[in-house]
Amino acid sequence: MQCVVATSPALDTSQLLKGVLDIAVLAVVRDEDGYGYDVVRRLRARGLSDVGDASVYGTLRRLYQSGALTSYVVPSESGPHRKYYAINRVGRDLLANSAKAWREFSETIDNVLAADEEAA
Amino acid sequence: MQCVVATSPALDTSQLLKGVLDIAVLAVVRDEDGYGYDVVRRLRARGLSDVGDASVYGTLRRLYQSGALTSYVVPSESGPHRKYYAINRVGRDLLANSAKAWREFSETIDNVLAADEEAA
DNA sequence: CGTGGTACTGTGCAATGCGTGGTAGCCACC
DNA sequence: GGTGGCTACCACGCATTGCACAGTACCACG
Repeated sequence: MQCVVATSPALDTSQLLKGVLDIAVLAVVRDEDGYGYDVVRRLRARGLSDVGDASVYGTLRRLYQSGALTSYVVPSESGPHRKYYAINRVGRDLLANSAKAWREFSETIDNVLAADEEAA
Repeated sequence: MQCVVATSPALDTSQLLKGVLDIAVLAVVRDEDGYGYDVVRRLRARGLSDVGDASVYGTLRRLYQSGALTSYVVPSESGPHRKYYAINRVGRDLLANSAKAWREFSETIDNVLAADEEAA
């Protein structure tokens, strides 16, 4: 019988994040220095509600290793230490370029979808 | 001294495509039945200028296997045979849902970036 | 017969988000 | 004191997916 409910297979929002998480993290950190746990919260608050914490930590490390972020540790009196990340020139440039690329890309996709709807 | 030229490291447009290529292919095929080689051309014509052909063929096969596309082969008098793909109900639904998800997602990202610029 | 364009396929790689589980400090509550 | 919960970070392994590359095949033109 198997009347599988899934007419609309939950589409992988996670795949859409690929390559964009970097930009989002950079943007959030540019606002204000932030530590991992908090960056996750900020991203979620801004709409990326189901971003995984491991993804963010990984991204922060990657950005740090690529020289886009600097880092310093602040011991907290009420809890574990916090590893803050701050954006620097490289990160700012990267963000600017990435944001531009993102806009061009998303416009392109919008066009592809729009062209479709016209013809539909 | 190392004044490395790469202030703007070519950012991975390919990563941005992740998960979106499906939508784009669906949209293009929805316009009109198409075979791989031609879908590639159409996508490139619409702005996805550097999409790899292997990616498109792979996507078509994936969509076909997931039941979103049907397929029929048309022998060509002038050249190799052509494997046409056509969208069906499942594909249409998938496209509709995916397009919606895309719009929401891209808005979210735009917001994240915009919030950044405000605060900058 | 070689070159070039068309058309499709298979293999292996690399990037990246995510789930899971682990470590650790602090606090409140029973 | 033990338990649970919140904060905070990290490492491991997996799955997805776009891509480069190589290979096959067909045709036309010179």
